[in-house]
Amino acid sequence: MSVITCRECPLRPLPLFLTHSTEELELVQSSKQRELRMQAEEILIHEGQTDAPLYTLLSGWAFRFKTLSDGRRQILNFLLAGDFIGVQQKMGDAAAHGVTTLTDAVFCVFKRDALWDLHRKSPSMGFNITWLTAHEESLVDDTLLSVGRRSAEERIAMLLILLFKRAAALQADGGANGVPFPLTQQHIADGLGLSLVHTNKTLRKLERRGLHRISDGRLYMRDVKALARLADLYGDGRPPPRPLV
Amino acid sequence: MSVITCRECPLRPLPLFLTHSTEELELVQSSKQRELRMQAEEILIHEGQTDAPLYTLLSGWAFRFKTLSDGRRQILNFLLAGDFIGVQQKMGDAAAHGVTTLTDAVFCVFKRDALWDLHRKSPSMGFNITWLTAHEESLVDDTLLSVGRRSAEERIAMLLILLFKRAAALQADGGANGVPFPLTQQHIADGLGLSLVHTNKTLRKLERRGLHRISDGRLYMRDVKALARLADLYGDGRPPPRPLV
DNA sequence: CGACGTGTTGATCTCTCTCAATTAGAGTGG
DNA sequence: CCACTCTAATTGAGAGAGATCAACACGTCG
Repeated sequence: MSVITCRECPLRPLPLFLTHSTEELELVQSSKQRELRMQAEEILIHEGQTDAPLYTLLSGWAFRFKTLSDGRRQILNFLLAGDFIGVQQKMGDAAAHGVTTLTDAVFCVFKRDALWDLHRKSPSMGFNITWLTAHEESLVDDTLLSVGRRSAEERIAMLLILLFKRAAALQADGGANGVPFPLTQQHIADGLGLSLVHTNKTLRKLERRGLHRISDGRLYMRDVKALARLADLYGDGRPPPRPLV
Repeated sequence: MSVITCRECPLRPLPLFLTHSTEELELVQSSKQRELRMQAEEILIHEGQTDAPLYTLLSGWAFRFKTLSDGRRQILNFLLAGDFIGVQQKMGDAAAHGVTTLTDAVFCVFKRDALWDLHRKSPSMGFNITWLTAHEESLVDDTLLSVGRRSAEERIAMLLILLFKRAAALQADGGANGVPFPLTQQHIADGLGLSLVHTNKTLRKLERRGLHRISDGRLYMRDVKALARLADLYGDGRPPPRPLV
């Protein structure tokens, strides 16, 4: 099987990657070590692993997570095509979180010091990396708000909306016929700080109310408005929270 | 009152800021617009505010937060001297979170496009910014693990340890005589996804057990080991979580 | 066909929330 | 100097969302 060059990278058409010159692509190309193909439910980075390289997720789904010593697991965020992996760990330091695939997936593997190389040789790519990192943080921020302050129903509504949006953005039809949804209920539970059983019950309740449907590994949105209302999701013109002065 | 130049910035002695040349400092200096002094409990950035500039926290404490429309608030993380503020918001975009001071505080205000300027003119500073951003994300990751999977006791133990470490690192005595602790119990509750009442009860329980003491706005650690055990905090030689399988 | 993973549902149990009331200190004004 | 007010901390009591325990259904797979 052939190696994909950055020039023909499937991610290029995405808005985020449009702006770079051919030279910059060559630069990225030069840091790329190889491609890595993994199956579903394989571990890409172990928690506490040192010297993990830098990755980019080319296709498939994965997630970052942390666990406590008795096995309780928290999924920090889900990774879709185009996401960066491994910027968090200071070089030479232990990874503070693990990464596991959800589906079969392809990763681009970069040298550990590609991060510095890119910054040095192309400030605009460096800037982009900062931005991507900051953006990922804002996803975690959103989840933290959910887990800390939303009820189970609200959390699930939120998760469905956000994952749907992200997945839909990667397909041509914009999600009109649903999007792939490879999470088990255990993953949802671990992503939202809920128990498996309660996740199931809540999910069924929303589904019975006709808000969404999950079947055969696909997610269909039935009533996005109702879900958004449930999640207290502003945006799309709704007013931001009123300052409580 | 005189304006502090970057050359004489109180943050320079911190490990993170040691490595930069005089020229780089001048560069930062050139992006600095002014200093901003605020009192305790003032809002630096409103949730949803557009075009907020970039800040650095020179002294004092602050926090980032998000709220739901009915007023439920989640504190995303606490900010101490040396922290960056505002990298998250895409330029020209609305701030996804608010920032409020906890104590009197001094901020350095930078031009909105200082971020790009720094990347362009000094890759090594750019790299540092990426790293700082990634590091802040890892703080949020930690909190998410707590809020999603730890019990109230465990969460509070964790918060006390982490805040103590950060605050202690900023003082000469390393926290031997306690550290300033300007949070009210409401702040702790909002940072950990707990109710005020339960936070109070849990805090008192730990205090009565002799694990810590908070008085007169200072935090004293009485039994860090016990707190660390409670929080299931590894590090300092304890083994990382065993891979399950 | 039995074993296993995932989803589903009912029945408790409990941790944490909500409601309510009290205390203590700091600040204000007469 | 003494009410009066406000905020933060504290404690008790009852309620509830979500956890835990237990079974069972269904499809896949060796």
